[in-house]
Amino acid sequence: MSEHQQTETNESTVDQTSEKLVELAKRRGYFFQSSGSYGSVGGFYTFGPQGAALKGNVEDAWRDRFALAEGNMEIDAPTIMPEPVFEASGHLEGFDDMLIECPECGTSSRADHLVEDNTMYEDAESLEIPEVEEVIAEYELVCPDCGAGLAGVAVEDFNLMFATNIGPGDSQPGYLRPETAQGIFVEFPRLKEYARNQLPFGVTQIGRAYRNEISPRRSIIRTREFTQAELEYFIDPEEDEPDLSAVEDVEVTLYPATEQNDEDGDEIETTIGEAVDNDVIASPWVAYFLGVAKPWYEAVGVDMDRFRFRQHLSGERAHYASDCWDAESEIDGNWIEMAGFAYRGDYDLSKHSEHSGDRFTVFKQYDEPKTVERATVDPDMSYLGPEFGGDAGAVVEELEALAARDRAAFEGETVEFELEGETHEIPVEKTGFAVEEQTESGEHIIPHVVEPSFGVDRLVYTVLHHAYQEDEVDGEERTYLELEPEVAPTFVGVFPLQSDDALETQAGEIVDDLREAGLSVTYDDSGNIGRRYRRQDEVGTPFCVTIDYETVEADETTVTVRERDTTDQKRIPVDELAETLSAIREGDLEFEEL
RNA sequence: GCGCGGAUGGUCUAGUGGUAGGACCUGAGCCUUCCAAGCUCAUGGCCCGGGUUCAAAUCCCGGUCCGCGCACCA
Repeated sequence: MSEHQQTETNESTVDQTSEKLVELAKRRGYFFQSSGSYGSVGGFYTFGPQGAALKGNVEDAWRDRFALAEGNMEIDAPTIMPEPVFEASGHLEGFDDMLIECPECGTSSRADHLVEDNTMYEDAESLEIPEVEEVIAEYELVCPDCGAGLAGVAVEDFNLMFATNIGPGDSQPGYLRPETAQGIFVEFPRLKEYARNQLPFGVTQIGRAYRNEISPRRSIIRTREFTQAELEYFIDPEEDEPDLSAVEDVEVTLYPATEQNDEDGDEIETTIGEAVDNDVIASPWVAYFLGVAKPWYEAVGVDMDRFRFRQHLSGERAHYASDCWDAESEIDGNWIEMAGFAYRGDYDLSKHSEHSGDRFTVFKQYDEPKTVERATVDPDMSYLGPEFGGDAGAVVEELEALAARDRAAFEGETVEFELEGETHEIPVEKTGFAVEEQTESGEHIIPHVVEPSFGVDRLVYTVLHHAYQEDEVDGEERTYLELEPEVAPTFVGVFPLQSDDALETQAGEIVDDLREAGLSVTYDDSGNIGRRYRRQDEVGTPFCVTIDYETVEADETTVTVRERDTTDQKRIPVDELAETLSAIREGDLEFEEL
């Protein structure tokens, strides 16, 4: 967390909210640390019954908006992939740093760089860690920051990927994916077929990713296993434009890099359309997805007063991203990253293309076929074969390359070319050299990628934190979660007013009806009615239905429906109950309208 | 990974070198005609491993985990 992400807030009150939320989450089944019976390990959390349902609802909402509503394809790739995938993606090298921390001042340095800069060793990265430690001791290397001696200080290997072996033995190393994105990129050659080779198209994936964090912190904000919802949107950089008209009026709070670098800088309130016109957001594609994301975040329950988009500073951006914005929410006075929107260019597909040898391109047809002159060769193999033996194939490749780059070489009686450092000369007539007119109907291009990448766990945490409320009802303190009906894990509680066979029987029938209507229902007949309301308030259940004597005795049977936030009650006929509640769940009806 | 602080039923907590008490929760029952009411009973705990000691939940060491700061976050 860097300094510009901090804001001044009253810590004593905000800390209480977080502590209370974590306590509530444990007690009410939202989330808790895993494997507690075995002492737990850091950074692993289990979502309990409520948490799993909430997370599932958030994922469904994401799927509706970013896959279905956008016409994108969803896939589900493995979490373990073989080593070459991560060689290509750059994760293997990027993760494998040797770090040494100064015991005096705490500064971390690249141990291999330290050795290379101060000794005769030129490729320290190839040394094993004990060797590097020996060299540091031998040369009495010191901390570059404060000058303290580093001899005897342990060198740490920082690879944030979890390694494993695929199959028996260690001949096939693999890694748990550190981001879901690679599972999409590696399958691009097939995915583009499913898109009928038409750009633009998008592929989404919701799944787990794994990073062996040095220091997991702050409950589910930073864990070692977490859920991402990612969209990789593939575009033709020269032709494809987003439909900004759909999002241009969306109001956003932006915190551009220029404002962050300015001492007096501040967040700016604007619209997506204006931000693009004024070049605040460089990529219209990134702007488009910011415009889609903002109302979506609001719909699942993020408090828009504690939400912003922050541009990455130039030093903060990954090497492949030309522009990157984060969606951030404020928790305890700190801004936490909930999503990143990056323009990744052709970095990923190019890398996989190079490393795999497969084609990570899309054929782009020209409007009009082009006619081009092209120099070609069609060598006489009955001559080259006897002449060059096993090298004949290489000769053909060399002649093809030569024809493409220097057709003048073929203008004489003979042509000269080099093969493995030796110059050869053969008659041009044996090469089948010709300049022909060819028709090209298109070209293979590497699409660019726009990547909205969401952290589901951090979003769930934010939704819970922003939903946490305390108030008073009839002089009694109350805690409740103001969760949106769309994502609330339990939608309705059903209670008989008191212990009574008639009430309980009727309540049971209503539970069945509501479940049949597809609602998440909980039944509770314990203790008095007030306690049951409070219990549901605390898990964030938006509505409670109570069956009383009017329900079982009156001619027209009705129940009371109580709304969580206001505790207001209305009487609803039993036979309209399922329909009414379903309409509220779908957002087609408000409780106030009843 | 380093530094500081911490770890007692499901949750929150009191406590002492002689194996623990409360509150809430939960369950059973009574009572109860709409917001954590009352009464009775019940379930359930000293993070793990070593050491010191007649005796360790308590003291010491190590580990695990949590919080905060530093570092890290491709």
